[in-house]
Amino acid sequence: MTDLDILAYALNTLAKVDEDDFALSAQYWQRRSYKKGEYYNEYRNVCKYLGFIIDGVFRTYYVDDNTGEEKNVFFFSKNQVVVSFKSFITQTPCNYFTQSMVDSKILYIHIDDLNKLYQQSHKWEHFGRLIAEMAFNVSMNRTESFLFQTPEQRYLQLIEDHPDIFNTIPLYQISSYLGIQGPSLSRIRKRIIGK
Amino acid sequence: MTDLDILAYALNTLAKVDEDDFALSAQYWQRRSYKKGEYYNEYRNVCKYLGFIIDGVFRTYYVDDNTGEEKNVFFFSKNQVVVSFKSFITQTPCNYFTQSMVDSKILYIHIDDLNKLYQQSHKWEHFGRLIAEMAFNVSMNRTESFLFQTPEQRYLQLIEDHPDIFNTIPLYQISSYLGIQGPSLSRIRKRIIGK
DNA sequence: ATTCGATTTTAACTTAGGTTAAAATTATTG
DNA sequence: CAATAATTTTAACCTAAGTTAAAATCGAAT
Repeated sequence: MTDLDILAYALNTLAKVDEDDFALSAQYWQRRSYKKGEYYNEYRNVCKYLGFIIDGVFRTYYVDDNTGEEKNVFFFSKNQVVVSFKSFITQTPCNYFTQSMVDSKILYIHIDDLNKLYQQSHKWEHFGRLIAEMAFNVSMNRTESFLFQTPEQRYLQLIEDHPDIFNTIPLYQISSYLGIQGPSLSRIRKRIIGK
Repeated sequence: MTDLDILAYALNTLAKVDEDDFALSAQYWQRRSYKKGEYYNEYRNVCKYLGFIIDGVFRTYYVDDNTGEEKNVFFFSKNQVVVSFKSFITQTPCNYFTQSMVDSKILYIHIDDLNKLYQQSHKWEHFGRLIAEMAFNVSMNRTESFLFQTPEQRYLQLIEDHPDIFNTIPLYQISSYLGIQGPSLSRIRKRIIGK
């Protein structure tokens, strides 16, 4: 399967984008590779692209004004969209950095081209809605995890949801994602072993 | 101004729904009043309506399986949409209760009618996308507040964003929304006075 | 295999929220 | 206005995360 086939399949699953619909978009998709550490989008830049991860992992993080500490907001991995949702959706400057955590490969489309597709076809407008809905679900799951779960529960949940990530990225990135400090994650891990 | 005028104005501001667009929808909007404590949507029900609050306040809350404790996820107030986003968007059973916290009055539209509008008009499909985007922003702000702010900072932020709510609803509802216990909010309030 | 750097854990101490129950305050209503 | 209910604060004690720095471990590269 080519990269475009993988994408076409994913879009069909996600938004019932069929062959003809996808054909409309084929000219717009571009390919790019990221070395570990390279940025998909940076602070204060408007996110103009919607990416689809062929391979790799990205993180979106916020830099605390006071402490300079980095806090991971989202992880994105293989066969998922990578985008700075709010910035992309509203075309306003981004508060975050989105960075490749390993060597990665994506297909991406420019917002202007996506808007052309929205104009051209109801199906693509529908896709646009689904992107926003997906963004919502991702954020909502995160909100719920903070509101309903302890850090320990969030950690166990993350293992369940993304066992893959743990082989790839360092634990201090995980603790940042969980909203706790490194030593706290160590203590949690120690506690869990005893269970 | 009639209720419908208020709604038309809000939709125009939100999604550039003009007079003709709105006229398409006019037949579908219905009116309803809620006594304090009545439910907009209950746990396990699919949320089939999108509401617009003419007057009043609603809360969406989750009941903890283990403790039976209620945790407030969202507040909705005057001139805002009230809806159980995820359930409405995906038409799946809701994990939450959405309840009127004071006597309230809304206009609402059925999902089937909204879908008719999506079919009929690009502008309404656009509106559908904006609803999802708005849902995302609401949730994202909430995620960020948990990830970047202490309970004290969240409390101060809520005062700034919704000074109105504090006259209307009890503090224990606020503490639930902030993700802390009653006594903690009391301590925070005491701490703040000394500043 | 050894060294250097990165990552993870540990330790010791501090801070703040959780828990439970009682007291104080505020609202409501007969 | 008194009584009752609802809400908020306080107290006392517990638990877990924050903080800082040092130690231990792991990995990559020479």
